[in-house]
Amino acid sequence: MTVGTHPESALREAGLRPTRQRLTVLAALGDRSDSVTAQQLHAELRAAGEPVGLTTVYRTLAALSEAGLLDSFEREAELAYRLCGDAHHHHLVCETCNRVEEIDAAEVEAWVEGVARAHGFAVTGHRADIFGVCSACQSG
Amino acid sequence: MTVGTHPESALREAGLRPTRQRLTVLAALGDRSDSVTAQQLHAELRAAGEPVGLTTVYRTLAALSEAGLLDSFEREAELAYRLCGDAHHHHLVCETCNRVEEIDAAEVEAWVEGVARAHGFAVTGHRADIFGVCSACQSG
DNA sequence: GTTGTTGCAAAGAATTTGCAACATA
DNA sequence: TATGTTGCAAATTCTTTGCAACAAC
Repeated sequence: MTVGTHPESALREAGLRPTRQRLTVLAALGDRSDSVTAQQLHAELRAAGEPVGLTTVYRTLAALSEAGLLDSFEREAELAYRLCGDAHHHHLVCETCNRVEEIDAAEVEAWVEGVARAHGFAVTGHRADIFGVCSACQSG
Repeated sequence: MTVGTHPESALREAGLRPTRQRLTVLAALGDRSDSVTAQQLHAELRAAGEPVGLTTVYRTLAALSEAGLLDSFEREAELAYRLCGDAHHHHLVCETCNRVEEIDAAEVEAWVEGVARAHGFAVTGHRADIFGVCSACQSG
């Protein structure tokens, strides 16, 4: 089940009440394939006439991320978020349009395990992202 | 040639004057194997009786990073830096002591190229880091 | 009714900028 | 001397918190 199809249930399962603001944020995230920061999203919701407070956007993104409904990663020292599926994955990020493609990375998972074992590390997480310019932006 | 052995030359080659402050910053970075933020480093230099302004620490870290002498990555929405060698590499970061080990990652480079090509991306960069708890911190 | 949520205003923290004094070449 | 660098103070920006009104259960 993806977040997009049953946003209310997804919130409920996360122990979060499905308020207007949270549904608005989820809907906005579902409409886009790029990532956004709290500031960006708040400005856009404002512009679209959706009354949601900045504080609420911050708290909502943090809560949804905590619940595993969002992916978060960092862009110039700001946190950016986007909806994510269930499986663990990695990102291909266009630096021009901020669009994010999820990529499967079985190879990377294997690499992570091997390296960590070799160094005696107990793995708690990893990150593997590729940055570049997507084909559309190269043309434009 | 590593930065550690000839800090002055390294600065000069980067088009930066080897000032006392910059040498102090480089020396401090050379003394440690973990990563630091501008705020941290400034506090430590202060405590050590080295008079370097916070603004200068920010500007110096940014300049050195820009020049490729430092690696930068993000820790809880703050930029952290550390000296880096010449080759491209990846990190194994201990979340307890912040120590960073550089790891070779030929596999990852190959993976990056393959994925990017498949998606029509022009690669500008990538990042692959592993987080965990090092063996020393597991014992302690 | 009880408890979680919202949003304003204020506080806090990180970072950047203006600019005059200073150091390096 | 000419130009790059420093550092203070002030301004900016991002984020969090206190708290009273409000919505969901």
